[in-house]
Amino acid sequence: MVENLVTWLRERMPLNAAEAELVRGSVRHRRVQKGEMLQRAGEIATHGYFVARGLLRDYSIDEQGKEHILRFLPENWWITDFASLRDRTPSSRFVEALEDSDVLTMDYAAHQRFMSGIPGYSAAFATGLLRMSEARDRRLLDTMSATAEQRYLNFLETYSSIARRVPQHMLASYLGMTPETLSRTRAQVAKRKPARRG
Amino acid sequence: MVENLVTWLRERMPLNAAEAELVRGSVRHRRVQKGEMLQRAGEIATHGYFVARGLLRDYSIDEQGKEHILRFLPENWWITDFASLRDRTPSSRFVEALEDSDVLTMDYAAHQRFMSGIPGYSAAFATGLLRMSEARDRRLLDTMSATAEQRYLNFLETYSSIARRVPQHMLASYLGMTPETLSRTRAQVAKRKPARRG
DNA sequence: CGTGGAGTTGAATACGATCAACACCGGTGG
DNA sequence: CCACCGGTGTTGATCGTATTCAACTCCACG
Repeated sequence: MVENLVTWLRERMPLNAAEAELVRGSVRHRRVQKGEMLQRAGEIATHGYFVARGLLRDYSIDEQGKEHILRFLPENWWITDFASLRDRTPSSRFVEALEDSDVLTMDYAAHQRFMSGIPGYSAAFATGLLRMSEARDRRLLDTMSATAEQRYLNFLETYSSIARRVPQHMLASYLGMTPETLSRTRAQVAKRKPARRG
Repeated sequence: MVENLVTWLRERMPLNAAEAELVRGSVRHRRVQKGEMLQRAGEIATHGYFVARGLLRDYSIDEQGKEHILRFLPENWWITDFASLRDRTPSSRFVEALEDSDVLTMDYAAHQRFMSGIPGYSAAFATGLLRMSEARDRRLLDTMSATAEQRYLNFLETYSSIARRVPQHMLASYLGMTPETLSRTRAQVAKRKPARRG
């Protein structure tokens, strides 16, 4: 499993043997099963996670007790609450496995070792953050300007594989609508575009 | 004006004389007046901008021709479309001065010189991106879970100084509601909380 | 003056939320 | 084998928040 991460890193920066060894020595493999929590709001985050296999979700609960899913995390994605890790403040997010998954866990010290010990890591890290930031902007615009149906169709276009792996009510939560609205939206779309099976 | 930037950088990373000189030699001062555009959607971004004085807005226009303001940029904020700068792809955003402003312009090569030539720059850059990313998440949650009135009150609490500097219909655009709705919301709030003048 | 942008207010409308009932499925245990 | 259960998704009726369209006021600025 650790090799998944080494490979992922090598696609983004050169990594000599010693550096790869530093990576291998800095992460731990952890198997989690469906429904298991990796992080809870209110607790201080201890690790960042790289999803080697499986699927996680990152969500928060608002004052009215409603869940809002911020991201789904399939293979080869990171989920790290840097604010909590860095400042040792309680996290505001929950991280839960939606499928049996293999995650690689990494603490903040490891991140710092990579930042100083692996040339190219900090630049690649910055690039990753930029892309995430751009994705956030797109999602914000989408949320502000599109109707429920448009948001659903946009999601299908961009993340169709994820749409097939998550329960519908969680997709609704991600899309910022109720399960009922998503159900009705899907029915309408299906009525217009004759059903197509895969 | 350039000293504003040097000061800003020195609050985030050590900067020796030679490095400060590198900074001074890499940015250009540009005075823009209210209403002037620094960047247009469809054009390839040529520079990033640091606002030394004044106020800018960063917005995009959707398929229905509606403006959506993503951020307001007061003193000491950066606005850079890295995706456009890096990949030389057309930008999707407009940047306009809302007040007469002094901006420092910096091209991508300068950014790269700082990345490699100033130890601590890339780490500080990553930190800045992280904070931005966290702010985006908060805003997304806010947009998804709060009513128009709550979003307005949240904005006042967090950015009251900006609320006083921008026209109300632009604030509405930022908050994701129509100018009419914001007007009514304000009226309601004022009715409940007896008017307080500053 | 008078013109146009900004903001307010009103009435009608639309979209999605809410509340509720029900169908369906998979698993569990009698 | 069947009864029961919880979780998931569908469908209907009603409600509420914000949008839309429109008219009007108020200024700032020519």
